[in-house]
Amino acid sequence: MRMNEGVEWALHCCVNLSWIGPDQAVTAAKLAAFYDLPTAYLNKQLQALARAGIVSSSPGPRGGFRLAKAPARITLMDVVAAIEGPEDAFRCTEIRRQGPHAASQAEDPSPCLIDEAMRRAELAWRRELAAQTIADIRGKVEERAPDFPEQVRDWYATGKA
Amino acid sequence: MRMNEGVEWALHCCVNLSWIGPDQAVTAAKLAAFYDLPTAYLNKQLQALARAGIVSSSPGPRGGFRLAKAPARITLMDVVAAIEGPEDAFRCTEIRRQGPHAASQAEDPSPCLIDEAMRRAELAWRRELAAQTIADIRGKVEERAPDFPEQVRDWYATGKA
DNA sequence: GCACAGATACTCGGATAATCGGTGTCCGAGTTCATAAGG
DNA sequence: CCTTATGAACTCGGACACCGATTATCCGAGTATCTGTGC
Repeated sequence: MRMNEGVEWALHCCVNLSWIGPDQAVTAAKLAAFYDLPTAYLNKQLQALARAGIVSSSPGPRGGFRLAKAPARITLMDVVAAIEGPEDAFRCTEIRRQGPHAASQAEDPSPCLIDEAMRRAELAWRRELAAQTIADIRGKVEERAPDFPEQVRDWYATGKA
Repeated sequence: MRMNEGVEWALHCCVNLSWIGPDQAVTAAKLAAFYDLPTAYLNKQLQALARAGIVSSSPGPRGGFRLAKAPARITLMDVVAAIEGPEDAFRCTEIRRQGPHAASQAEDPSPCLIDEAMRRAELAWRRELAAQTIADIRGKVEERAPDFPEQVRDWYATGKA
């Protein structure tokens, strides 16, 4: 079980976009260059964020991506769901209904208890993700490195470190 | 992000093995036939369980698999870790150390805050999995269908539903 | 000087290949049991 | 009749193909800007 690498990229990009602010758009190429990522592939992930309403995209010159909501309203769960899709990691295939006992179990309406247990665990995971926002991450970074946001803004504006 | 299908198989097999008891071994072929699963591939999953010390395996005639520990001492976390491996789903690749800012971040010993947040969520998931045992599942099934364990034992003994 | 039409350059967006892990399968090493010979 | 050596059948165990999803890439549709012309 491995999570898409795009999730990590998307989260970092969201934090960076929160420093840029919603007034100007940043191109996928710039966002990719910041971390030496493949531009076209990062673009694909940003499209997923746009479809989920996390960022908004503008075409043409001066176009690019910007946050579509306040950072405090974007949870990690939102970003993960946007990239990974809404489906659970564990998917019950109802094997209890297969094999020699299919007949005796076919009409049983009660849910698979193993599925229930796994869902309970994933729910806890989702809860924890939903409790953390992009603003939280940003705040903690600023606590540790107060002048980092300014450096980021400068780099995106001038292209020079 | 999709979990191995083998996890579902392994959990169901562990519950079944808990009904059989540790006195007799069950072959991978029998366990597979119970749910119409591919025998050789299920065998692969059972090997993983054996390496993790969850089941013990015996070769030769009258050989097979049996639970190596009391069902109350086998958590869902144990089974998931045995099949999926011990690594986290989210793996921080430290992209903050790449690109133009590599130099300024190279010596920063503080952990990646995004990685921390994701780990916190996975920890909650692990906690929930570790809180449920095979014995718990078995107990709930027996509550709902008191004569199901007997049916299972009979099928494994005679091969007839 | 100002408005406007055209061309241009730049951006996202979805459609298209390459690569890796998960899925599925196979045959060999090792062990147990049954058998038969010998004492 | 009991012991022992032999053979055979059965099991797990790891090594070998196959497939789908993730990763990576490319070119086209659309738009804001810039330029040049006419008034």
